[in-house]
Amino acid sequence: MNNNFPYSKYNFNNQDLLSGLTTAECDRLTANKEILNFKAGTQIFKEGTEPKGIYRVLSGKVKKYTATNFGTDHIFYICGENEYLGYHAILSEEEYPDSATALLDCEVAFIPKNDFLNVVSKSHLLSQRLLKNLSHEFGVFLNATKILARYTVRERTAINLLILQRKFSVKESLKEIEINREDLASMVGTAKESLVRMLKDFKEEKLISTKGRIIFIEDLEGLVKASNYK
Amino acid sequence: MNNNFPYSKYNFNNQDLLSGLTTAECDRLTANKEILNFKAGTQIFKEGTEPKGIYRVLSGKVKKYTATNFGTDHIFYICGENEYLGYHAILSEEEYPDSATALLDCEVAFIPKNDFLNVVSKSHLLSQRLLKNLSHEFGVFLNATKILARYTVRERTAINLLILQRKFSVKESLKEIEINREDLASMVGTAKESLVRMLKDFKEEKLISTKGRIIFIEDLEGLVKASNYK
DNA sequence: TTCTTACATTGACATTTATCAATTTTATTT
DNA sequence: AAATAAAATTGATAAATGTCAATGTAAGAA
Repeated sequence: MNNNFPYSKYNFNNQDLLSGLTTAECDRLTANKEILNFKAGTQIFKEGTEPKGIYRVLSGKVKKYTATNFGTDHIFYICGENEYLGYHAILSEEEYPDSATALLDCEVAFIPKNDFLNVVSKSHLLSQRLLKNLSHEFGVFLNATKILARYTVRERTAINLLILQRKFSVKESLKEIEINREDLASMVGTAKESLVRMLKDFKEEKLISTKGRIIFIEDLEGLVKASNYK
Repeated sequence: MNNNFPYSKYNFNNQDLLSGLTTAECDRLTANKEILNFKAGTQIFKEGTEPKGIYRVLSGKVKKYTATNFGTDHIFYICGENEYLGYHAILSEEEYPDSATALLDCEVAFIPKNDFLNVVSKSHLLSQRLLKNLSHEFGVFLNATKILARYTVRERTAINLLILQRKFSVKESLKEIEINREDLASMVGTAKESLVRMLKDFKEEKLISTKGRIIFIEDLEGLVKASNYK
């Protein structure tokens, strides 16, 4: 399970943003907290709308994506358990720059905007932690843009399989990924058919196998090699 | 000069990060400030090294980029006057995730790490402003990844010319860009020869003209159309 | 289960983009 | 200005990727 692929370069939240706050701060944060459930495929928030609060994923997976004006999406991140959604738009005082949709059934905690902003403005710990996290995200995005700008579809496919393997391995079987081909293609930044052909190549090279839409990672090191990461 | 291209989606610093501080805060920030000069082509800091402080561009242009392990760079941003460099790595407590090199001769103000961190930790205004700015940058990067993932070389070339036109228009002639083809290709995320061919197409379509390496924007609206932005 | 629908896969082909090797142009040095 | 070096451009071609249409397969509904 260990290998030399730098997962931290692909993860937004390495630490729990809201942990370690004082009881009073926690109380203020959670005073109006709501637990929400989203079925797979349901949109949580939509690009271009006004943010109402932040969300913490309690269980399930959420895809974050932006839409082009010509009908294709780009999925730039999959959020797993204990990751947060929607804080950027609130802090930047702008509309949501992206959309979020449940990839699997989700349980999510919702904290209204004002409760969040209130604690941010009063908690030194929280604002420092947000600064640290947002600055870390800068590096994650840099890495993402470099990969999109300079790596081939084959390399990007391998990279995304490695990321997903790690994302899905937390609570489930270590080596299986369930994602539809359209979404995976949208992460890689390619056409669905090109993605399917790349998976076929990887199958022939014994790097993966599939059963239905489920992808099994068979050779982690082989995928790392295919990703051209050093 | 006005058109409907959304430049703010491409700009990291929309406001001056350090303006409006109290005199005491300013004094503490600038206590050990140094003014540095970098000749075009000189590296200011290097990916993977430890950050020593932050930089403010007083004049000139700086390119920010990351390197792949196979020898190509990706230039993800050009910094102009009054923009800041290097604060991400300091706030994230990580190594520089990117490199910075003077694109034109530059004058730069350097503020040592500890002076910056000191004021950040004590100034509510500054930390709030940083939070706002870093969150805005999230949207800028989202836009960048979407464009790299989903737009063609032609579209990306048009987009980058529009960005550069705006970047270079602040103090200089409104419509000319001076950048070498390798760097422009690196921004677009394509090969130098492909970039040159795209410029040739744009010349034939009267969207631009060139004289030596200088590119003149002849038809801003035509470029917006070519960028496929809506 | 059977039907129905959505999704995954394949094939054929077009288009886009990259690569390598000249050649021409521009910038720099003497 | 002439010589030299660096950068830009072009041509020929290969390789990668996208598109459209068809077919196969799996999952959910009746």
